[in-house]
Amino acid sequence: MGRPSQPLLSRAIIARAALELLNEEGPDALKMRSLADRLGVRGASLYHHVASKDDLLDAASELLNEEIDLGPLQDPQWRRGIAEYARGYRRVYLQHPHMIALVARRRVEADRALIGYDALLAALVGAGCTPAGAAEAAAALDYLVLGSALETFTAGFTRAPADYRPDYPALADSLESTGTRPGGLAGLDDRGFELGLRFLLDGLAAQLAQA
Amino acid sequence: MGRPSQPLLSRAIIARAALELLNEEGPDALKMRSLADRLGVRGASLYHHVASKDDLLDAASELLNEEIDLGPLQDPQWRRGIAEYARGYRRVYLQHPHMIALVARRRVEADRALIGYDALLAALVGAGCTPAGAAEAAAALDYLVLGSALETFTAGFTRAPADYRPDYPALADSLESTGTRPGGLAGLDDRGFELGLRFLLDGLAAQLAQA
DNA sequence: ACCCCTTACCTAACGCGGTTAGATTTAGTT
DNA sequence: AACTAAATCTAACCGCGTTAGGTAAGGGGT
Repeated sequence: MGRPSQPLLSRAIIARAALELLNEEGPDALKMRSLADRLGVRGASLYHHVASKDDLLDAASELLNEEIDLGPLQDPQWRRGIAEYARGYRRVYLQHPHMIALVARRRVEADRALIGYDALLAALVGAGCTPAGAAEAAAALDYLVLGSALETFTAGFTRAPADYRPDYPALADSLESTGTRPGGLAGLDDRGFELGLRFLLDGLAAQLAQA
Repeated sequence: MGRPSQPLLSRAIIARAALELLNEEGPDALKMRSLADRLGVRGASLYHHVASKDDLLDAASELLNEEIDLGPLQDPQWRRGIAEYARGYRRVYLQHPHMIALVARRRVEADRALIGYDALLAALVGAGCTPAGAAEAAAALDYLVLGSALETFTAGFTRAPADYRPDYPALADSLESTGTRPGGLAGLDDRGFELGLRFLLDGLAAQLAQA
């Protein structure tokens, strides 16, 4: 078997399949050979389109960056725009939570990622921030979004709330009481993020108002 | 060569060495054999003290958890206490930034981690939060801390600020202007975290005042 | 004091997974 | 029509996590 009449692979096709595999079977299942299987191809063939597994992760990361909707940042109401942008940003990573750990701590070189930061900073400056203040606010927002998508606070607590009571009473109280909220325990991550987002925007608004 | 007169290894010794190796040479350099080299031992010997590389990471994570100072949470001034706790928490992970990606998305079973959450929640309830409200605030705080320790916003931008200007003007403005701040570009991560922390505590204080 | 079992190291080697080399067939270009 | 480049293949290398089994030192029971 030699070259196929129709190409079977491309960098984007491979990256997309990698994201699917990652979501369905987790990071340990993301092997070059398994990925090739899923694409009906042999492992070595992937290397005609990606330089390495690391490069493959870069490609997947680029796909994710492209999914983030920058539109809200054009909203003339800066507060609403930034909130919607942050939610969309978070939503993309929540749908591919394993990617955060795989991609974090890399250089930001992808054009699309830089465009995103540029748009966010421009929106903040438009809202009245100084350029340096905008950088700080953007950093804080980034931390909140990525932290909340990475950690899924809730998922760490696997036992029934009451099981924690003997040794960790305050934790048990909080988990039990959280269970009665809309969304329940599973919604805690969302509500925690929304709380942080609201406070962040409140703080920003107050800072801008007094200036 | 058989059993040594004095034991050379222990779970804690291995975990500590793993943290050092991780810091000095990065995650890819953390190999069982390299780790053994550093300890003057052969790779297989490690398995008498840790069940697997994964278990080793758990052990290292436990060490980090123990380094987090819970003392500030006893501060009668809740705001100062929580801020100091959050800074200390972040400082620990900043000193071992690679651990975040390695350890995130695991179950929280370590006793010490549960004690930490319990203490934080108790402090928030002590400040006046409802148990469910405390959980949300704790989640938001956690996201900010881990996000800021994970991401090091700044480190992503490796080019000179001016190089970004043609395509990303707002980014270039912010980076240049940031360079003139105390701490400069390198301090942006700290200032972003402090900004988020301040706004979060402000929001919490406002919420408690009106209740 | 001796024996024996356990402990903590060793050497050797397996197997999986990322990666490379080189063959083969088709596409595109002159 | 011939030649080069491209896209897949098969085969194999090598590094790393892990396991099997050997060996010497500790330490408890008689």
